[in-house]
Amino acid sequence: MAPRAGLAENRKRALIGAALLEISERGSLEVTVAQIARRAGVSPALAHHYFGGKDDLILATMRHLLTRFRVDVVARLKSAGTPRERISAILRASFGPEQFDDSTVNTWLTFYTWALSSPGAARLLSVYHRRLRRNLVHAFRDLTGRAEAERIAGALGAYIDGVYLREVLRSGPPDAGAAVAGLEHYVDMELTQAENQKFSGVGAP
Amino acid sequence: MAPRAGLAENRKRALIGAALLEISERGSLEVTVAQIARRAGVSPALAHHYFGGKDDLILATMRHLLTRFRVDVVARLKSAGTPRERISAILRASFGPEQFDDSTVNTWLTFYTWALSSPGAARLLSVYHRRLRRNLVHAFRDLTGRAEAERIAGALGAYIDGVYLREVLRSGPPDAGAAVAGLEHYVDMELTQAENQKFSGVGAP
DNA sequence: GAAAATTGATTGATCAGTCAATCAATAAAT
DNA sequence: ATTTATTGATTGACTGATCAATCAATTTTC
Repeated sequence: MAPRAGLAENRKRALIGAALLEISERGSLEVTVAQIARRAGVSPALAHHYFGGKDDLILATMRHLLTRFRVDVVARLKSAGTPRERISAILRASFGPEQFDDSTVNTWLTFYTWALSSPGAARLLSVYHRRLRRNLVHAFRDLTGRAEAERIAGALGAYIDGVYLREVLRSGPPDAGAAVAGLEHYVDMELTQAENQKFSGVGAP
Repeated sequence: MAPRAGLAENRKRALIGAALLEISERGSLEVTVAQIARRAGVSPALAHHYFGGKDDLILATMRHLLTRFRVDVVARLKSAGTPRERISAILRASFGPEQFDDSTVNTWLTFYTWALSSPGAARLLSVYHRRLRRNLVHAFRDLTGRAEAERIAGALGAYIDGVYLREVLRSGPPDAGAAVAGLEHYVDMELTQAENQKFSGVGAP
């Protein structure tokens, strides 16, 4: 390569970071490429040069959030010993300080809406859904059996997303503790019930 | 008034209906006044004449959805005898055919996102939240006591919203039965637990 | 004929995307 | 160690299109 190595990556990172800030501040994707570029300290034309178009820049921004979340989940799962701890790890990752702040939550919601009209965005969100579901099913399976694990994973995923959705309308800082407490309570109820059913002979062989 | 009475109301209704269709089809608020007006069979200028501006037209559309939902809930609550039936009535209203179709769900999500940047939209959504919460707390109170009712109403509200949110990414027609079944299951678990706690002496006097 | 309804034409502003032209860093050649 | 060639980085200026909003003029209704 001829010019400085790594410059391009730095610029891309700066543009993605700027996009993240602009989107969360405006609360919508109605941000101009010029605003994002100005914030990143470059010209609007450069954003097109690196990303091809506005949509591609925003998709890259979405991918960035998704990656950050995945890394967070994986790290927390590593230090989880039991299946029950794995469940808690996933919940704590979902509402950890990196994911559950106003800015990030707003941006997620914006992406959800965008998925209504952007196949690319829809695809990325379904990646998130599948990953979350897979992690949850895996953790629940040993505790409840396969079928129940599937059912609970679906319900818990929806519940998590719902808590996120409601956060956008709350005023004041997010209360991650309360959010996790509610979800843990739900998990405990499901597990208690699964345990009871086992003793009444409805469990797996 | 001089010209035909009720004409204005008809026009407004037609414009709101057209806005509803356009928004759900595009999956965003990036619809032009011209598109909405054409669908309603009038000129774009008339939309401004009646509503003042695009935002006001969309707010009116939102209010329309909100009213439709309220009417549905009230009707179903009337034929509910017990508190437990009241809970089911609210759930069945939330996922009844009028509320839980692709078009309506998409539109709700669009409004949620709009609330990030429109105080008017945020206000309307918080009206919905308060009403739902009030109805749920009222139904649960006799079964679980005040404090638990508040907690459960919050959790159930989030869970409901989450199911809506996930519906927008599903393909195929909405499965209201499955949605309600999951929520009823959650309610039953909470009520079972409340019952058990009563017998272990942690209930109300 | 007065009041409301309705429209066509227009305006002013906003943006995404394009392009031709420089700039700067490195590699290659001597 | 210079010089030169190469290539990515970067920009400013421009364009074509889109749209909300306005308003003066016309039609409809009573």
